[in-house]
Amino acid sequence: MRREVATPRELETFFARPAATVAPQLLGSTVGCNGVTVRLTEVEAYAGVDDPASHASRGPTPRAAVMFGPPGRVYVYFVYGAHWAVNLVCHPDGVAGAVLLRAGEIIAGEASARLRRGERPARVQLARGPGNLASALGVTGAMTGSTLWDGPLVWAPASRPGEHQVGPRVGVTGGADAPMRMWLPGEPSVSTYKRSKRARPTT
DNA sequence: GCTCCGATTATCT
DNA sequence: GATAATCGGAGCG
Repeated sequence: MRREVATPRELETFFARPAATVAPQLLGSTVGCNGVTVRLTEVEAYAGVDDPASHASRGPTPRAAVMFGPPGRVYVYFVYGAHWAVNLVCHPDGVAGAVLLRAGEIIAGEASARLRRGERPARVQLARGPGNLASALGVTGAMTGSTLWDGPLVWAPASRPGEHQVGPRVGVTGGADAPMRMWLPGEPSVSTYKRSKRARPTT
């Protein structure tokens, strides 16, 4: 009988690799929190100090410190005065990097998700976009630094690898050209946003 | 259908 | 004081 749940050590090893390597392997994996489970359909890799779009690019400020710590932790931040965004910390301890969870499909706990997202959104919209995904899962900044095995956020690997597509990043004002955004083709829960008009190439 | 714009606050300079 | 890894609604064609 194959073991179903990876050990903490296995999980930490899994995340102790470059964000760009881990990111595509997160597609199809699941994240659970507050009674809601989501299957990830879109993610985006953020490297460390050399990535102008990463919060780590300005060094280990208080906010970004978690990204410099051990892998397999959660990094949650607040943007645009309105939304939370969830990241999973990658790279070995001491090297910054993370993967932003951009979108997912609700596979369990839709009722719980609607307590926070409301009855209005269509099912595929409940966790479409980073802010909505965090809202559906009830993630808040207080969860920053917690591990993916002790919760409150719990992660489980994909049952099998899937095809994925790669494209430019969304919504960033620097390094937007980097093909660091990855998603599962044909998934209606993938965010449809165009690149920000304020975006500019890396140079 | 597509494009534009305001909301609202933690974080950094 | 300025900025931001967003969202949803308004306006236009």
